[in-house]
Amino acid sequence: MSKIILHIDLNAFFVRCEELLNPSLEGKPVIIGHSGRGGIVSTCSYAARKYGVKSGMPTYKALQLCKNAIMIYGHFDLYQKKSKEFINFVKKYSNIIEQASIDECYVDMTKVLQNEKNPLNFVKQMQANLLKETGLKCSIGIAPTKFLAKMGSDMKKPMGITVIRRKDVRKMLDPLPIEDFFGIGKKTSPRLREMGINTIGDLAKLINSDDQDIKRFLGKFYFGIKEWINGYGSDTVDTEPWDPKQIGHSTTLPRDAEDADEIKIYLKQMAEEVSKDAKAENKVGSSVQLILKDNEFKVINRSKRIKDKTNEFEVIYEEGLKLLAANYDGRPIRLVGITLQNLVNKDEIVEQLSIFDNYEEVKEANAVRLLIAELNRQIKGADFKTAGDYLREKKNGTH
DNA sequence: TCTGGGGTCCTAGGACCC
DNA sequence: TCTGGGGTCCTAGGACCC
Repeated sequence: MSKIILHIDLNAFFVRCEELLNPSLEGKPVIIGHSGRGGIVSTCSYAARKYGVKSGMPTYKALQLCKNAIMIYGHFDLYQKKSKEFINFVKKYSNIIEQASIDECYVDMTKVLQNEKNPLNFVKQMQANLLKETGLKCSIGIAPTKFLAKMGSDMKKPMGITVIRRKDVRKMLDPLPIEDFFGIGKKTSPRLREMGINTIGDLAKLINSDDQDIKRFLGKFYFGIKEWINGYGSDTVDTEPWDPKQIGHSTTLPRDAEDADEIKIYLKQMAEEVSKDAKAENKVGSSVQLILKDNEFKVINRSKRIKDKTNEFEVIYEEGLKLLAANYDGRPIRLVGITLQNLVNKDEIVEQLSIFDNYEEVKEANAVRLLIAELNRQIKGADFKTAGDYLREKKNGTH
């Protein structure tokens, strides 16, 4: 039996939070974003959108389009708090919930809605209750898969509800421009258009006719897209809480830096932030990545495995400095960032074999352990019984 | 027009081991 | 001494999303 998956997307979420803080903003053209160097629009109110302002647009451009716009830098703590309210609200209906970002989630409502006489009305009531209880507005997609629910929530904004049944997939998806397909972005869509694929329907026709060119072009994505576009694919709402795999910070410099000393100032600040956040999350990482973006927007990523998992500022910064020294060629740098990768929970680290001083020795000891086991099987009376014995003897010069 | 900062996942080549 | 093939880890880069 098909599941009933909801995708709930909060409308102009950051702006809505600001309106709740300051009701006089309601109905006005509000822009959330940084106005500094390279500042872009994070999100904006529907009134601002009427002037052509869009997410991702440079703020100076947005202010040209909409001269009386109200610029707000943004209160991120407030957004986090309202986001939690949103999730807690949804949990009252179903515990099978997956938070996809700060302002959207998937919910498995199969059990709740399967015996409901009028499920659409039920969801409408849910939407109204969210507004009443939290002040937040949302759009909802209802479908048998996560992909279709996501596509649905995007179709009517604000305060829309869109049902996509599997039998309606062709009718509802095919007319949409190819850019609307979740997962096809600004690099892939122009190439698809070059191939004569302008709508989701064009893509579906090619895929379902077993066209080999499109199969080759899409690579591994082909099989997933084939399911999605025909109304199949994942309907499993992942209830695991978010568990970061990397924590990073980056910043665009007030002006391009042209020497390593200047870069180090920002690198240090970013490393401090990373350490602070990693400690707050109780995470330690075993790889440090340096990110530099030059004045031509070329991004250079350099990462290095480190010996011991850490979240200490000194170690992170030190590794960043090493990567900088090894890779910086003196060109003007626009952005500096550092990321701690391969994160694990601090308490989950298996205690290191403390008698070994470093990783090489651990590796060597493991190899030796296997050898000893084999020797013990074959010969009686071996000189040493464990890898530790071997290393100790080696250190003492007796081996 | 001129492009932030936070992430995730995928690919591909080379090193290394068996 | 030269050889194959498979698996895993590391690293760099790219696409995408909000």
